[in-house]
Amino acid sequence: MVKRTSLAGNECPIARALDVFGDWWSLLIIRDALIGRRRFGEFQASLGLAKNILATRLRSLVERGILKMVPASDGSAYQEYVPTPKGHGIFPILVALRQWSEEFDEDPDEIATTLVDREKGKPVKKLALYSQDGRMLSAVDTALKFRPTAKRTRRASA
Amino acid sequence: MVKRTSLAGNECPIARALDVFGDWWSLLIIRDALIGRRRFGEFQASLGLAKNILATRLRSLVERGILKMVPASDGSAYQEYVPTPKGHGIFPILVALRQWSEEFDEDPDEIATTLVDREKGKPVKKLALYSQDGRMLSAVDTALKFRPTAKRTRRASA
DNA sequence: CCATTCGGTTGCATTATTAAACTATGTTGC
DNA sequence: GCAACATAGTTTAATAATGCAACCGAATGG
Repeated sequence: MVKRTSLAGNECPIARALDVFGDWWSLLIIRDALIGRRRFGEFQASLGLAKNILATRLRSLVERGILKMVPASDGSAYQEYVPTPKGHGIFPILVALRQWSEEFDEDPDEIATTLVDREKGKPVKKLALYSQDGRMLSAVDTALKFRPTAKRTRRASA
Repeated sequence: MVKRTSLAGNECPIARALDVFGDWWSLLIIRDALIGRRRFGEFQASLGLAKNILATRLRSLVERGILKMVPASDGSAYQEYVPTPKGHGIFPILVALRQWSEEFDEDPDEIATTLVDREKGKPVKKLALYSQDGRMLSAVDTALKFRPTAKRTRRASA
């Protein structure tokens, strides 16, 4: 009854996303999945989290359509966890998180990797937000507009 | 000793960002702060979280340089929490989360708001990743390159 | 076969979250 | 100036989530 308050059904799309993968480990599991890790043991070794936690997270991510289970690619009887299109859609979020650390981290020397374009090997550009007519937008150039069609549910939120 | 494993000192910039605001509430507090909410009571009313949790989160976000406390703008003796530049830098992450929900949510009708450019009132474009020479990149067009200068710390991670 | 790896589950201790009550200032109406 | 209320928290106690280690069955490897 006093369980962690769910963000599902919230009107804010940010809260809705966090409801799916806003916990301590899910995004890191998704990160691993997007760079090609797919076996239970791979995730566990890479992340160093408890196996029961990993099991519940993987189950949740499969339930919510971020990952899917497929027969192992090496012909063994085991299963693999691979990202769905919905899972691949999380890539820009990971890029945004990465770029924030690259720009604002106190100890950038501790960051081990750079995201580069595979073809040229050069660092990618910063993600940027544009208007439909091509102007680059910062936060103050934007506003939130209420959608008239939205069926209200719980909290106003944003 | 068995406390939640810290992600600080991790080599992965994504993990480092999550160490700062990767919990259940911080990003929502930051979202609120970026749309102009600044008083303790405003956050509490908007988010509906327990006041002790809000207090610890605000303290943490101030410590980590995401928010800063300033005298209240209305001349009262109270304080306000306002985003620092480091806090404003989180905006693209929120946009990425929003756009993911807009694209993949099962119940998009429950989403109350759209992000528009203030000048024209039109929805913003999708965040996109570009190479330095202007090619649009998807996840498979990118790679992770190890930075030779990085001083290794703990886990390989990514 | 037999030992080992893989992919979990179970039980227990610790930590985090929650709601509610309480407190200390600050503000407002009179 | 003072009672009443608002603000911004802290404290307390209950419940839920997390972490760790031990276990377990199926799959694999030799």
